[in-house]
Amino acid sequence: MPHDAPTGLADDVLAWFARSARDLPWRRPGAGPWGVLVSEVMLQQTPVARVLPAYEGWMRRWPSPAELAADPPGEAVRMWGRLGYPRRALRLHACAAALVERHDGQVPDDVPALLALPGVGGYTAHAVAAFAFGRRVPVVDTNVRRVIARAVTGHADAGPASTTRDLRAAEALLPGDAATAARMSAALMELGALVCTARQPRCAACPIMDRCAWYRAGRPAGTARRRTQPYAGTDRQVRGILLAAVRDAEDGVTTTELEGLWHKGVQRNRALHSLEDDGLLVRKGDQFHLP
DNA sequence: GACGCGTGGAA
DNA sequence: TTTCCAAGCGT
Repeated sequence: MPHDAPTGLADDVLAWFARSARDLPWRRPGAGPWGVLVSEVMLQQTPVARVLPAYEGWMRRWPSPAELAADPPGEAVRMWGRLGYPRRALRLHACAAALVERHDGQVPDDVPALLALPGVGGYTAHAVAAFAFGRRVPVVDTNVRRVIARAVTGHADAGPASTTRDLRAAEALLPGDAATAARMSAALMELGALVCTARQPRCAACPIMDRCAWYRAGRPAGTARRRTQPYAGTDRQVRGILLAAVRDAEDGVTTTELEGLWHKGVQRNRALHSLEDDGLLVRKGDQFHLP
């Protein structure tokens, strides 16, 4: 190709990715499908910086699904630490068990089989299929939705998620070659994470600034943010406090000790029951411990 | 489609 | 200080 030949959006994004991509452990060749799957679950709603050390520790302890499945689920919850949304740890453990039972301890390479696994939804199934196996499937996360909203649609922010529409829009950006398509998905996510960010997009550093519908329109403001849901004082916070106490204890924690951590009895009990319902806590006598 | 579900860093 | 938000999933 002549050096001055016109390039497409995909070429520009891929070229930018080639020089700007972060060196993340789950992107290295040796990560393997299990590593990719573990990273994707950890990255669900949790920033990369916080996932990095957790991922390393997890993979060192459980290099394969079979090794994780052989340990009690509570060990997964403990290892999860403060990543947040600890039900993900439980689901990842259940996922490992399902891999052993249904897939000979291997991560399947097709979307329907991935979707059937605990903790694996549309995003993660497509991400594993694309990044671990080079499948040509669109990978749509919040970054990709934002990049498409701006560059293609010309809006400041992505609207509500719409699976069918989002997948179709992302698919339209993918090159025909499967391996290149997978790289394109990673590149779009990286662009959203590093340049086309939610709060202060760095348009001057964007490889497709001159093609971006939103930029060309003068970066019109988006609609007002929805009210953020409160956290302090919610059951969610109480669950976090109570589970952290059990997680960080050697053995169990007595109900008396838990009373000291959250004084409102009705709410404390509601949180404890919901943690039991989720399988994150087990009650034995007057003690709570991990499953 | 709306909601519940953690945590902590940055602006 | 408060608010925003970070590679979603399951119900």
